[in-house]
Amino acid sequence: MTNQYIPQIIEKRWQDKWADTELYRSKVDWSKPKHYALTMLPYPSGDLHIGHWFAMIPSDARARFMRMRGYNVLFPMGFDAFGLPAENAAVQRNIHPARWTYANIERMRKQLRTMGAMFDWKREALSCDPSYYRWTEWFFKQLYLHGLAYRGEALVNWSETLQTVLANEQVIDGKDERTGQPVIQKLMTQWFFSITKYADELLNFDKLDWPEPIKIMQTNWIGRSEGAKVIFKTESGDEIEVFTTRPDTLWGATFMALAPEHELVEKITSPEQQDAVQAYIEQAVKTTEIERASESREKTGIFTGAYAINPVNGQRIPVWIADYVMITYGSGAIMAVPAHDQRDFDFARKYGLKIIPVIQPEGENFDGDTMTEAYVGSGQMINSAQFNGTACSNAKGRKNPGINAVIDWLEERGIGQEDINYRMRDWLISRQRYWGAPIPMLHKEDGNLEVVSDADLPVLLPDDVEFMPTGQSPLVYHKGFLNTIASDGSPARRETDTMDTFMCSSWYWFRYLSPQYNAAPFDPEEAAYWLPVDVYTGGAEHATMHLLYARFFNKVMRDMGVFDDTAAAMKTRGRDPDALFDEPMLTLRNQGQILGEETIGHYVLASGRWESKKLIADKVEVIDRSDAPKEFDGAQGEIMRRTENILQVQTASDELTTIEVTADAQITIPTLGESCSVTQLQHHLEIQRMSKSKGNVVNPDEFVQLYGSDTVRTYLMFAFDWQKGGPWNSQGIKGPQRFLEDVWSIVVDPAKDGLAETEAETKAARNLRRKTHQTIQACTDSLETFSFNTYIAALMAFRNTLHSAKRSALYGSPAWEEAIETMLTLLAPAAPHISEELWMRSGHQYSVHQQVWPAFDPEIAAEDEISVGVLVNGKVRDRFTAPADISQEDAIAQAQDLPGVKRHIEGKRIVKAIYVTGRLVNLVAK
RNA sequence: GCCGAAGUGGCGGAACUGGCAGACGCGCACGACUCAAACUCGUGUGGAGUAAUCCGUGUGGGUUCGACUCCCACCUUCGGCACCA
Repeated sequence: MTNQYIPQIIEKRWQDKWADTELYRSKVDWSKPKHYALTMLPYPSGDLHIGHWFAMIPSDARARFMRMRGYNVLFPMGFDAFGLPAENAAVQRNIHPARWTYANIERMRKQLRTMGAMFDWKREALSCDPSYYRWTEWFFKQLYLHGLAYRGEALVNWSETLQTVLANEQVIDGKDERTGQPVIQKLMTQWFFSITKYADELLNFDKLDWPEPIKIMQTNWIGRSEGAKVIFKTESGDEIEVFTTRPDTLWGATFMALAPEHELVEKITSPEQQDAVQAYIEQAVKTTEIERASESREKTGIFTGAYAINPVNGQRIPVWIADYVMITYGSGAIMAVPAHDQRDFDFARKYGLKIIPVIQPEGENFDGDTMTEAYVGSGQMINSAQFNGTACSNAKGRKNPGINAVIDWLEERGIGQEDINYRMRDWLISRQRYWGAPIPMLHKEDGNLEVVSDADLPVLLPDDVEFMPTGQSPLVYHKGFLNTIASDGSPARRETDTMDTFMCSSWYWFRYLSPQYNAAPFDPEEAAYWLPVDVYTGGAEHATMHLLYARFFNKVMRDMGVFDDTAAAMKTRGRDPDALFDEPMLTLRNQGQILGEETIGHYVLASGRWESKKLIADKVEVIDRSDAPKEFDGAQGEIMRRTENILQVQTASDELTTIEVTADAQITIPTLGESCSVTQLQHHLEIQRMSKSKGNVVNPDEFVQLYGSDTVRTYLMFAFDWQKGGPWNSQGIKGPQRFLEDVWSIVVDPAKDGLAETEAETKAARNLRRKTHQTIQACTDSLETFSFNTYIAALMAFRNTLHSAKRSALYGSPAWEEAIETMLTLLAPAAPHISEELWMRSGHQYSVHQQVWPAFDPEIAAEDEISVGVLVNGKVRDRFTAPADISQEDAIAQAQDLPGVKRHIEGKRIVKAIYVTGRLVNLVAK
């Protein structure tokens, strides 16, 4: 057994031992409290990158910490394996999506194992496996049978050229990124889930320990607004329903505006306006929703030629089409009140439409012709017939007296009624793609729909498919898949849409409970013990969609009775199931993103001939920046960008100079020698998200090979604020590397000149014990609050203490032994391999991971001497040490006696003296 | 554009509930070891100044005995915006 720390040897050995002894198998054990720790499952994109480690390692460390604190911990892993990239690979490289996906999963599994995480691989779940998507389909069916799945219309990115739907990420500047062909917004019939039915319940976060920003974002995403719906009739009798949050301003409605996609547009447009409207719609469909919703963008519209009657006063008002009205919100039509809505105001001014103020504060005298902006404040109703004089506050809905009165009146007259609208839309789950879970529906010849029977689930994706370069889903062409028969024997066509992958990831933590279970999505016996998820970790980029869908799904499952067996099983075990199925994950914490490393470009001296402002260089030399000559005949500076043989170099004057390197130029890079190629020149890389195309992806495997998994783990926890993330820096890893090597040598190497100390309570031993307990406290607090960097920092500081203690008489004393044992148990969650190895080497029983997290004693941790800073008028002037229990009077008296303080209070009067216990004295002198 | 967040030494970051800004580390400098380099060890390290001292947590204001922390306005960067996952 070597005394050298060689992570490459010990890590593999312990990983095997843990697997052999099933150290991380999580089994139901009702005698212990459970802890379900979940981290977002990865998409199998090909290689694990450092971002996956950053997400998973701290979660693993915390799961280990919980385990040491006596919990029976479940920490599973799987793959969210359906999705677009597999299909892109199929089109571009002619690989079947399944083959591509499973190969990636295999590779990533191996990489994941090198983490040394406590994943229980027996619980792995793959969303693209038929045994999994059988239940995804089953869930669809349940939602359908419970009236929560329906067909409706939604806008899609449509490529006329390819006759196919494009994902948002495939559309750049309104064009297909591959072909450059224009993309339009087209309405298409698709499947939806009625998430809006759960909107109000989703607004309730009472049971959740989730980050405040996430709750706010979800609340805003749902966007509940209270108001009224009112029916306007066109002169030809067509009804246009509008939703308004301001029924109190109905008398100020001077025009109506329909979304370009509104179904009435075609019908009500007058013959004279037909061509103009047609042309307008054609250009409007090219605009994305974000652009249309932008308030800074100039609003556009066109008159339909039709008029509607304002039901409250019989006024004849024009009906327009405007692109700031969204078909996806409300009814896709608005009543426009330019005097009191800025968007309507801008529109009215642009097109010369009437503006009638109907709310006016005390002391104002609004005139629609001269108003410069919409008035959105409180006031009294004017120009509103019998409502004139009614007060309108800033309150929303019924709480506003004006709105309240008007709604009552509308309801009495049957013109409108109170209504609530949500910004959130129903969940569109249809995807016109192959690589997703099939929607188990049949279209019968008579036009009716039929849901596939349970016995026929899952509807399998056919393997023998070919990807046409058109981009169309191959399911559409696959006769064997497409043609089937309905239950009555009549011919039927299968639904060719597949499901949104968010559907797969809306229930995966249930599948982890029993991935082989066949009778239901999950085994109620497992669920009764493990549910709900206690801690969920993942990126904040999932704030609204995934996390909202997950909550919705959980509530739907509850209401459909999917948890009934689980609740029954809980009861037989004496666990009260009440309210346990309202939310899927009780605690949520988000980590940030690891960005690419900033790299500095080569500093070059280039010489050749100038062509106006461009240098044609036949000689390029890379030099050290500090060796840069003051004057140089040519160009010098850092390479900021390089495209082929064109360099953009930042010169001393901070300008970019273009250098064209000739084909036969002599290029010298000191580390690589002479005659280098232009492609070996390194250019400056800014801090950006990692992506293959930018060439800034950090591969963790390299670092694991070089430093070992424990070092990479420790570094990732130490070097970043976990919630924030930040740019990767490969330099900083030296700190954690030295730290682990120090811990190793502290434990393994004999002390050079330490004396064995047996005497129990010398002052030095007391100090070491104090530090030991302070470290326990710091580590415990940090891990509880997900502050992984301060957890490691506390261990490093403890290392420093042990380092000097080792050279003192403390070495070998009981206090020393306690300290070492504590160090190894505290380190175990962060660096599981080295702590296991050292645990064994210091004569303990396998395994360190089955030890109890050390308890800290506040009395041992307490300082008996404190250092008090003394401030005069808020500025530090001196300090003194005192017993920790010094009284306020004594502290203030001592403070005034200090030489550094006297200097500053001389000739002044102390008007106030503040003592902050154990910290500082502030003297206010005048 | 809208919603959410962040901004602290050369760099990553720390700072309990408003209480001594810069813990812990990287880097750097000097010294020891070495023929030498690397490693390792020791010391120092926010900036300016010989010093007293002054300045300093994105910018500008405010509240307070005291502000990285609270309030107002602004700037920059990042995440999300419904078919990337």
